[in-house]
Amino acid sequence: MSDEAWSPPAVLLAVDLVILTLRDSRLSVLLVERGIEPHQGDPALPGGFLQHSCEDLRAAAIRELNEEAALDASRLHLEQLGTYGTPDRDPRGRVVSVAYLVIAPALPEPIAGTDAADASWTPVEEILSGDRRLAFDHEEIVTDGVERARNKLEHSPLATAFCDKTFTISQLQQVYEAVWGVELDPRNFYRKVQAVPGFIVSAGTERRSTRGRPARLFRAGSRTTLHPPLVRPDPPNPKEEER
Amino acid sequence: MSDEAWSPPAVLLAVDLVILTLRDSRLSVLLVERGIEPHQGDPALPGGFLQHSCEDLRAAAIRELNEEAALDASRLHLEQLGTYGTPDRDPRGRVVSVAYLVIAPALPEPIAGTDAADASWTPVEEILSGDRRLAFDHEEIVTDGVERARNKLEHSPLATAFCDKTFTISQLQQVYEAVWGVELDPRNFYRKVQAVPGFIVSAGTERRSTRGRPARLFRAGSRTTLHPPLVRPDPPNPKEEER
DNA sequence: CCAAAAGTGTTGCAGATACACCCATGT
DNA sequence: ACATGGGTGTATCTGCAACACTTTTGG
Repeated sequence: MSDEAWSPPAVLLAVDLVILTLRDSRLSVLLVERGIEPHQGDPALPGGFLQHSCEDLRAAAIRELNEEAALDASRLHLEQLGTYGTPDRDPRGRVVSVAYLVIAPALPEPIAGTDAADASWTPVEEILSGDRRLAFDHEEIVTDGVERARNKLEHSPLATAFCDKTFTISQLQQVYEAVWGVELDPRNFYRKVQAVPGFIVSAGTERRSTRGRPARLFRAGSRTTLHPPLVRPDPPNPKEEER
Repeated sequence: MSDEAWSPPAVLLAVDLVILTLRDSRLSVLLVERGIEPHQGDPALPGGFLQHSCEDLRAAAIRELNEEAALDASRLHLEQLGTYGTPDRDPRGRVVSVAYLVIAPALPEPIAGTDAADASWTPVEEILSGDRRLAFDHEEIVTDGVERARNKLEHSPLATAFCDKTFTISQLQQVYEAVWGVELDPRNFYRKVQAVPGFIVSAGTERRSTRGRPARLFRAGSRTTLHPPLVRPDPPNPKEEER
């Protein structure tokens, strides 16, 4: 089982980014058009290889965020999503990819920027439904990222990462509605989020002008876990099963 | 930013295992004593390098499970936990490690087996409290694994992976009590788990003999998510915080 | 004044806790 | 008989969904 002189095989390590945001009330992910083979011309997640052999994984994710999406990592939520290493996932050879999940507030327009003038926001629904195919195993990675985001809304203040530094409660509600794909009662939502200590904190007495009564502004609080959680309503039919 | 002839750096890829089980009502993790430098003689997680450059990650985890722990992967719960790639985590050079979480039912004794006659179960409390130091960043990996297990008990049937193929409800309760470190009311627990469709299904009318009334036996059901969830009681003081 | 959005009060129901109680077996 | 653990019934508590209602703004 163990040879005398054996040395472990090396692999190429890549970092891919699932960058989620809200664009006109729809959960969207940033895609870039691949400029080179393989999968040239296909939409794919932003990402790339480790730059040098001692680059930290998270640092590499932050670097790609700047290069490919022209986004500033400080201010954004960034967490490791998972590692994808099926042997045949890249035709060039053995490439193992560490995926990161990034949550960004709504931004002006695509992204005037650097490497990726071809970057574009795509509603995740198009990908989850299979209408739009991505390069490599990136569809699976997006699916996992969306799933992670949906679950974390319940137990963490992740939703605030979709908002600007200050936000109204109804803006926060729109995040939950878009990510979960449900409708919520604004009156109950209003009290529910305020009942969670440390979730949101009042941000002065400022007001923004729309039609109707002006709303109070809030900032994200310091809490990292939500007690009690914001429970997601059962969507369809949780029928009785085997016992 | 992009050189003409540049090729991405290769790294060494390892797989580490956090194998959790219950031993006399305590949540425990399998550790092996390192036989070689670095950290020779220190306790560490079972694991090792990818064997050949096209070995699948999950397959490598299963192989290590056999070699180092003499455990049969079919029958055990195994899921990816996370990837640890701090540049200086291994003094031999750049090693990135993909950690897997394994849940095993209580087993006879340490592990008569192969490579690892020196394998031993250690209560996780000794590690979380900092009393026992592990090689590399393995303390962090164990912490993350325990955290993952604690959270998944609420929303998935993970607890059944700690039990034998058939089990009584009070055995299942002991899993929750040991992993969460709380006490639960057996009568309410009894009905709560039965109220979740597809969580556990009755396994014949068999009975096991102890003192007291014999209990019914159950098997794990087909459900992968629990509706409603088994909520963990608040442990300490969720005091009011900033608003 | 009216429409629209923010914010408050109240009620009824569902699920959970706490605990009294009954059941089946070993010694 | 009685100790021990399995299992059931039920009163009470609590949180939440539902929705009527008030407040504050723009047009």
